[in-house]
Amino acid sequence: MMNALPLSSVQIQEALSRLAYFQGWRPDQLGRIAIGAQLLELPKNTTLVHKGDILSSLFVVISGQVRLYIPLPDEVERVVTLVGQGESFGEACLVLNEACPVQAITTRNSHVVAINARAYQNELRLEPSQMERTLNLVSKRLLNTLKDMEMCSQRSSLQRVACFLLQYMPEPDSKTYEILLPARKRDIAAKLGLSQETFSRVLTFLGQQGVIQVKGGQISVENGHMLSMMSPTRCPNEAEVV
Amino acid sequence: MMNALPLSSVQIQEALSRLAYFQGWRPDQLGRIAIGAQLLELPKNTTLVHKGDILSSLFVVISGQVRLYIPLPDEVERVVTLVGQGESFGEACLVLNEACPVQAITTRNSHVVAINARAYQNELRLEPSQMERTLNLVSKRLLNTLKDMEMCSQRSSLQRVACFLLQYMPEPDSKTYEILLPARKRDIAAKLGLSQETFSRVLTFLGQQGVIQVKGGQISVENGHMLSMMSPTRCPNEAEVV
DNA sequence: CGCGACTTTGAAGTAAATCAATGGGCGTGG
DNA sequence: CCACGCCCATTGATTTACTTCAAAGTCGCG
Repeated sequence: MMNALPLSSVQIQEALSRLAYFQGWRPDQLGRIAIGAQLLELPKNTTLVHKGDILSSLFVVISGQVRLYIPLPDEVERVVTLVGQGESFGEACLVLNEACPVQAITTRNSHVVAINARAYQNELRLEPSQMERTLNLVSKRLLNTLKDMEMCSQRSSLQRVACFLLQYMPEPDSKTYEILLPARKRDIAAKLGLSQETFSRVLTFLGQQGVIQVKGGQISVENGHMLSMMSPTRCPNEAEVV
Repeated sequence: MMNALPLSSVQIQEALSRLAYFQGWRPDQLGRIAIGAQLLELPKNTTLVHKGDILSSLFVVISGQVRLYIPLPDEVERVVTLVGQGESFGEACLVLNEACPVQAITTRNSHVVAINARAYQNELRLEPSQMERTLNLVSKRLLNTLKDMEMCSQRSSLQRVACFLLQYMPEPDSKTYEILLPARKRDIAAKLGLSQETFSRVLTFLGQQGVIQVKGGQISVENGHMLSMMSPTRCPNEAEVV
């Protein structure tokens, strides 16, 4: 099912060097990383990692997309992230050598580079600048996860969806803008902690209100201000109580 | 309201050197960190950081406790973490120089060291080993946050509470063990994404079932196995569908 | 002993999940 | 090129678990 393309480590190195993820790495570093790295060709719906696995690789998505999620009862999922082209996952687990807290599966036919965990760990230790990059990356991921948490903590489905749509606002207070949903609506819903039915209903409602316009996975926000009104992203207005 | 104790940087350094957080730091490093560091004496319910602030310090809790939370409408909170004695917060924000995604407030009279952001950042850059420690720390925090997310994604309140109680299990499959709740029940509830009423009702229910026994903030788990049954912490049982 | 903060308990209302069936888009194959 | 089938989204009807509101009860502390 999952297929390792038969590339020499030189070819892999060549491929890696073109990835944004590896910009700033020296050839000798890339060379060491490339050894034991594999370029995987994965059909849609291939499970890359099971929840609880100890990772033996770092994964970088070359093409396609990988969905990270927490499995819940009754085939229900809680989507954590959609890992797109040029993005990676697994750093935190590898650093700590801990079990992976999520399941990873391709959402479509994809190409993924699997980098040997040891090689990666060694390289980090050898090169402080990569350590720093990784710290930045993991920090970003933590902050993103907190943003998601905030989104999911909104009580009403309307607020959650508004929050979600506002994330894509290109600049503060834009009136109108376009969004191309990065995945199936059911997966977006699962990221918002909603059922796909509820998500659909909210989109319909927002459409009726003239706040957005929906054409498949293409959403155009017609009234960004209205959206902001709906999402009580609470800013600092606290009276210090004595 | 918040009070900086008038300590010399030598005294601060002395204090820092006794913290677990700074074990492994050399005296010269501590010395540099101590300059511009402050030991704060904070009454209960003192806000240390507002959501959206750019942090000018790293915070280490010496005594007491700090609650990190996302403010929601109607004075409702979503608790992210309870930072206890010897723990810290702010690393990820400082590394990225980004706005703080949470509000920080003391849950009781506390002592907190505020370490100058610049000093901290410089020290990280100077010393790869500290960079590595920080990477480990932030990674742990990311994984913890994902664990919380998993807990909160459980559909029923019963499952969420079971999940929560199971976290404190000292070793896998313990039958009985004791828990001292680290905060007010309302804050625990807010961490589970539940109202305090629901949390209370679930605890009562579990008490009636003989699964736990509750005495104030002291909970003794009588039947860990039952708890596990209730929490569908889904493990890998997936048939690869063709 | 009495006050304030926190929790518990009860009753009612509601939003979202669930169940079920229809509808639309797209690729495959005839 | 059309037709079928599959996957995904939508829509409707129903149920239920949780929030909310309100009030009483506990605990610790001055």
